[in-house]
This record gives sequence, structure tokens and C-alpha cells, in this order.
Amino acid sequence: MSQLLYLSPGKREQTKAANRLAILDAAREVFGELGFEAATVRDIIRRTGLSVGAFYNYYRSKEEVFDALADDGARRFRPILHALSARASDFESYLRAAVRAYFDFLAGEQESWMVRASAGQPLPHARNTPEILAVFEEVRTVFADVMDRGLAPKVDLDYLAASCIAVAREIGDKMMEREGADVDAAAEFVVRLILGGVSALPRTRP
Amino acid sequence: MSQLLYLSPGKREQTKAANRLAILDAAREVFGELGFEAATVRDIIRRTGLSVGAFYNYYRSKEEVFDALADDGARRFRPILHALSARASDFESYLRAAVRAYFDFLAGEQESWMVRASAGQPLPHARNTPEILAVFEEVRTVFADVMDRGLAPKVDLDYLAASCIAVAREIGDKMMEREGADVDAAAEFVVRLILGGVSALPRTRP
Amino acid sequence: MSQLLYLSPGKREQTKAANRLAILDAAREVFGELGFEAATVRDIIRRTGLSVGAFYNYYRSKEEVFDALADDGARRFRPILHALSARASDFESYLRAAVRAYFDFLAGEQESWMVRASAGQPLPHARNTPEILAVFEEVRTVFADVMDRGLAPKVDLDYLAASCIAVAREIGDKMMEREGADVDAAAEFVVRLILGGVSALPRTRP
Amino acid sequence: MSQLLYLSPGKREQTKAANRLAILDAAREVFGELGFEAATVRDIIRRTGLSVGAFYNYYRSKEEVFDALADDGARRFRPILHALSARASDFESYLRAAVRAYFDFLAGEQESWMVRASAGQPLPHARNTPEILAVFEEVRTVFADVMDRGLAPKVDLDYLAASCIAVAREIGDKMMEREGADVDAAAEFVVRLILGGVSALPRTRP
DNA sequence: AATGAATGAGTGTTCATTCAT
DNA sequence: CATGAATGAACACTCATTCAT
Repeated sequence: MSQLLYLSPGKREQTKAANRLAILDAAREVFGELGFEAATVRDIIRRTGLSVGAFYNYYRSKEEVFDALADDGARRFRPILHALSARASDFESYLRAAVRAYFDFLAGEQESWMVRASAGQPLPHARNTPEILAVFEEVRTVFADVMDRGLAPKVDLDYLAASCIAVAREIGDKMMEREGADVDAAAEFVVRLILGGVSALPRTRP
Repeated sequence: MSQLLYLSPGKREQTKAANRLAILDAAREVFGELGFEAATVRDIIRRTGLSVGAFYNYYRSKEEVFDALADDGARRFRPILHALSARASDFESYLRAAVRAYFDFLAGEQESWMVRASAGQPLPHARNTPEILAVFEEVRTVFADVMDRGLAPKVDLDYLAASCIAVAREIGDKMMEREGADVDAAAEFVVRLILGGVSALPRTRP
Repeated sequence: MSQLLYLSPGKREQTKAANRLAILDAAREVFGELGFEAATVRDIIRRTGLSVGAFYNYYRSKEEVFDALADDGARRFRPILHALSARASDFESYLRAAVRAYFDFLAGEQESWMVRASAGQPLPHARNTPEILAVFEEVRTVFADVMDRGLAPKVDLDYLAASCIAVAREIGDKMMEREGADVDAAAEFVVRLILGGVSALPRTRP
Repeated sequence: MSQLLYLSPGKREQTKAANRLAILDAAREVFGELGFEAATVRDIIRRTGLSVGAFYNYYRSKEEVFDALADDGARRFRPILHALSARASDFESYLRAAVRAYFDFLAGEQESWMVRASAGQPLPHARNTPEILAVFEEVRTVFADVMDRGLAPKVDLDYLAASCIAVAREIGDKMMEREGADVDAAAEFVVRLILGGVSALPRTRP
């Protein structure tokens, strides 16, 4: 009655991985465009050509893809940041490199976002890609390290990290919204603001 | 007209106003905790002890409370900001006052938020109270004005405003999360960071 | 605290009757335009300037006004029909008079209907004014009487009455829908159809 | 593509078709008994044993089933009527055949109706199955054709068609309400009434 | 009596998730 | 493993009806 088409085990694994990735990519787009709540599982699988059922073969819930996205983002951005921090000889050059890396990451990540933004759609009610969230965590860690190594003055770490991330993120978004995003100018803006700010900040007592 | 007038409109109006406010407050909390999409009308009215129907007696839709919230926030914060900007003689004193005002506003606004934050609930998927959004708009306007009056160097207005708001917001949140929020220290941090940063920023060609 | 405006008892009764009638009239319009289900109590009282509460002072439910409407219609049409049947000397003249009376009644009743019909609105999903229903019952009774008095051949009473009513109603509606309703022509059509039909009908065995 | 094909599509398609039909049947009943507005989607699916969700798997809205019902009715009755009109050599035989066909259609359609009618339920507030509406349109068309071919005298087409339909429908209903419906007698009644009536009708000037 | 805010069951519809095929 | 129909809890919103004033 029912006929099975067998694939070589290698091929099988390959398709599995491909499907997993396809779902992840689709989810990234959809969550970016619609936000977590508004996005539906069907929105996601529609872009993959798979079936609803298949989705649940790879991820146990909508929430799980969301989280997987975070892991994925972090996994891909962390090495970049670490390499930079290892190579860094002073705070300024590290910061500049990190901001650039972040903006590039952003630009690569958010091709979908640009479509929406330039289409002037009525901004969705929710945002905050899980990837970005993960990156936040990463940045904070690296920042602590940089400070430990004496490359930056000891100021309120939590506040500074939060500020840097906030500014980078905000300017990043603003940059993306402008016609013909000028990554260099935006990065320069962020770096100078932070650098100037840090030098004026009250030192923490060790 | 056959009309009996029961003249205790005071009490009636009173409860009406109270209910309207109760719904607004509850909505502020719920939207803050859950985001617009995830928040349900029932979530809101549950905190007021009213009925579903009552909600729709006061607001025509979920969207309308959301907007009312924005109006409310803007209406209450705008005058404060305007007064400050009128009184300001230099950028530093204006900025310090504005940040303080914002933090106080935040502290008043978000008693509910603290409950949630300390309860360690499983991070909500969306945030961004409409009130905050309205304040954003206001701040940007005032900033432009301050710059026009020559109280601050002419730098990329959009980027600067966005940065200030982002930093203030982020530090504000972080401050609220800490035990025994030190408003003074937080404000000082923000002011110095911005001020130091601005002085290092590239001037825009007029 | 609460102040009562007293009216003379006469006036009081007058307003009560007026309100009762106002509700009835409004209900006639609304049911005609929207149908029973789609019509809301608020639709009705909105046209009277009264309050929701007042509605329930006069009628216990939406259904009750609907029924009251039927009673009202019957009460007003019955005497007309009876007078005609008393005066009638032969079936043809009775029928002609009755159809005319019905069409006039219809025309008077349904000024509201015409508005809707001519506005080409997308026909509502339900109709059947209770008034019409009551008239149906009345007509059947009179018909039986006419037949008993030997003014019409004895045919299947139920079927004949039903047929006459159906035709009169249908042609009445169609007539109302046409530009510049020609009551005479429509009545003549109905009368001749029925009369010609009756003469061809199989007699019932007494 | 990694694809397993379970080849028992017959059963799947079978249940799907059955469900689609079940919903249609249930909708016919419910709309007939309650009218479009009063009928709820839940009323419909309750009779199928399916879930609310299933309903929306087959029809996109309550309105869509309603329309589907019309299509269905027209689709099934049109061929019958057309065949008759093609075969007809004179008006009388055509009319008789058409009335019979209509009554048979009615009888087949409305098994559910009988249950309700005999149960003496508190008369529904609205009726008019979309199927019936569709049939109306069909009949009018065929009638025009018959008249064009000279099989019937040229009288006010609109009025005649409306009358015939009204009579047939009314007598059909009445017939169904009687114990042991006598289709022959009812049809004969209608045919004679119409035929006799038509011969007495005023001719329209061509 | 008149008023209009309060109530809550009920409506159409969506969507995450399950499960027979 | 893939599929997509089935499920039902949940949602935003409506409305007949009640009741404190």
C-alpha cells in the first residue's frame, strides 16, 4: 500500500541538516518581519516548502526555533568578537573593530528587515530578534575581559556595556533605515561617542 | 420629556474616571510585561476586577488603550521636558535635568515592572510601552530645539537623539533592576557619558 | 440628593404611550431594514432618543417588541379586511378590494423599506416583519368566511389562501421595488391571476 | 527530495469529501431552521461531530458555506429544469413537469425541515435557504425562454415568474407540513391555478 | 420611571500542536 | 520521517439584559 523511497544514509543526513537550516532561516526572516507573537508556524514553513508536521519534527515548538535562533546567532558572532578581543592592543581599536563587526553582522543578518523598512510598513508591534539578544550577552562578557586586561578604564561595567550595546544597536537600526546605509560614518559616530564618553566617566574604586 | 434626574453624578463620574484609570494602569503593566501582541484584553481587565464588557465601555479596542497610553505618557512628560528646555542656559544642565526627569518618570511609571523583574519571570518576548515611544518623539523634538538655540554643538541630530534615548532607557532599566536604585549615580553616568561623547563627536557641516 | 421632576398624571400617561409607540415605530423600521437577528436593541432605542433601560421598561425583551409589532399590525389591518368582507357581494370585488387594501397597507407600512431597496443595499439576510405574519393569519380567516358564505367556489382553502397571500406578498414586494410603484396594475395582475386560477381549480367534495 | 509517499490517498480524499458534504448538509439544515444570522458555526459543526477548526479547514467563513450551498443547489437543479424546458412542447406540460421537479427537489432537500415542522418548534425568525434563492434565479431565466419560444402568452414576466415561484414554494411548504404529503394533488393545484390565471392575465404590448 | 455602566455568555475566527495515514 | 487534516483553547469583540443610582 505505502511505498517508501529510500535515500542513502548520507543523503538523508544531508536533507535533515538542510531542512533544519531552512526552517531556521525562514524563522529568522519571519520573526524579523512580524515579531514573535504575530509570526505563525505556517508563515515559517510556507517559506521552506515543508509541511507543518515537518516543522515539529525539527523543533518542538515555535518557542524552540526562537531560542535556536539565539544560539545560532551567538555561535556565529562569538568567534568574531573573540578574535578581535585577542588581537586588540588598545580600547579604541578594539571598539572600532567590534562596532564594525557588529554592524556588518547586522547588515548581513537583516536583509529581510531592510525590505520591510524601505517598504514603509507600519512598524510591527514587537521586535528583538533572539540573535541580537544573544549577541548582547556575548558583548558584555568580552567587555569585562577587555577591562580586566587593562585596555579600558575601570568604570561601571554593567552600565557601560549596556550603554555601548544600546547605542550600537540603536545607531545600527537607524543606519539601516537610512537610504544607502553608510556603515563607516555610523561606526565612527558610535566609536567617538563612546570613547569621548568613557574618558569623562567616573572611575569605579577597585 | 418625562425625565427623572438623579443628581448624584459625582459618584458616577468618579467611578467612571477611576475605572478608566484602572484600565489604563493595568494596560500599562500588561503591555510592559507582555508586549502588545501577547497581551490580551482579558489579561488587562483581570487586574481591574471589571468585566470584558466594561473594557469595551471605556475603550473601543485593544489598540485604542494602547494609543491612549501613548497620549497619556506624552501628555504627562511633555510639559516637564518643555519647562526644562525653556529654563536651560547650557547643554549640561539641561541634559542633567532631563535625564533626572526621565528617570523619575520611569520610576513612577514602572512600579509594576519591578515586581516582575525581581520575580525573575521568563523574559517577555516584547516590550516598548507606547508611553516610552511617545516620550521618544518628544525628546527628539526638544533636542532639535536645544541645538538650534546653540546650546549644543551641531552633530548628527538623529543619531545623537537616538543614542541619548537609548542610553537613558537602558541605564534607566538597569538602574531599576538593581537593589535600591541609585538615581543620582545613574543620572550622573548618563550625563557624563553623553557630554564626553558629544565633545568628541564629528560636527556636521551646516 | 436626587431630584424628581413631577408631571401631571395625564401628561405622564401621555409620555408613556408616546414612548411605547416610539419604540414600536423604531422597531418596525429597524426590523424591516436589518431583520430580527441583525437588529440590536441599541439600534432601536437610538432612533427614539430613549435609553437602553427605558426600552426594558416598556418591553421585556427584543422578542417582545417583535411580537407586539405583530399584534399591532394585525390590530390595524383586521378591521379594514372585516369591513371589506362584510360589504362584499361577490368574490371578485372582495378580492380586488382586499388586494388593494393590502397593497396600500404595505405602501404605508414600508416607507423605510423603500429607502433601503432603492439604495440598492445588498439585501439583508433575513426579513419577514411580524406584522405581515399576523396579516397572513387574518387573511386566511376572512377567506374561510367568504367561502362559507358561498361567494367563492369551494376549493382547497388552505392551499388557496396560502397561494393568494404568497402572490399578493410577492407582487407587492416586486411592485415596491419598481420605480414609481403602479399599485393599480399590480393589483389587477394579482386579481386576474387568482380569479382565472380559481375558476380552473378542482372543487373539493363537501 | 526526502519524501515518503504513503499511497492510500483514496481514504484520505474520501473522508475529506465526506466531511465537506457533511458540513454542507449540516449547514443546509441549520440555515434552514435558524436563518443565516441566527445560525452559528458551532451549530453547524455540532451536527457533524467535527471540531470548530475543521469547519475552517473546509470553508473560509460562515458566509462561504452559505454561498457554497447556493452553488450546490443551483448546480443540481439547473440541469433538471433545462432538460424539461428543452423537451417541452407546450406550456402546460412544461409547467407541470417543472412543478413536479421542484417539489421533488424540495422533498429531497428538506427532510430536516419536516422534523422541525412536525416538532412544532417556535417558528424560526428567518428562512430562505440560499439554494432556494439560486433556484429562483434559474426559474426566472427558463420562464423567459419559454415565453420567447411562444409556448406561453406574453404577460408581465417578472410578476408571473415571481407569482409562480411564490405559489409553488408556498404550496410546497404547506404540502410538506401535511401528514403524508400528496405531491400529485399539490402539483395539480399549482398547475391549474397558474394556467387558469395566465389565461386571464392582461397581455403585455410587445 | 429613566439612565447608562456593568455583566458575561456567546460569536466568528485563528493557530499551535497532534496524529492517522 | 513527511504530510496535512483535526483539534480545541484562546482571542477580540458584541449585545441582550440587569441594576445601582
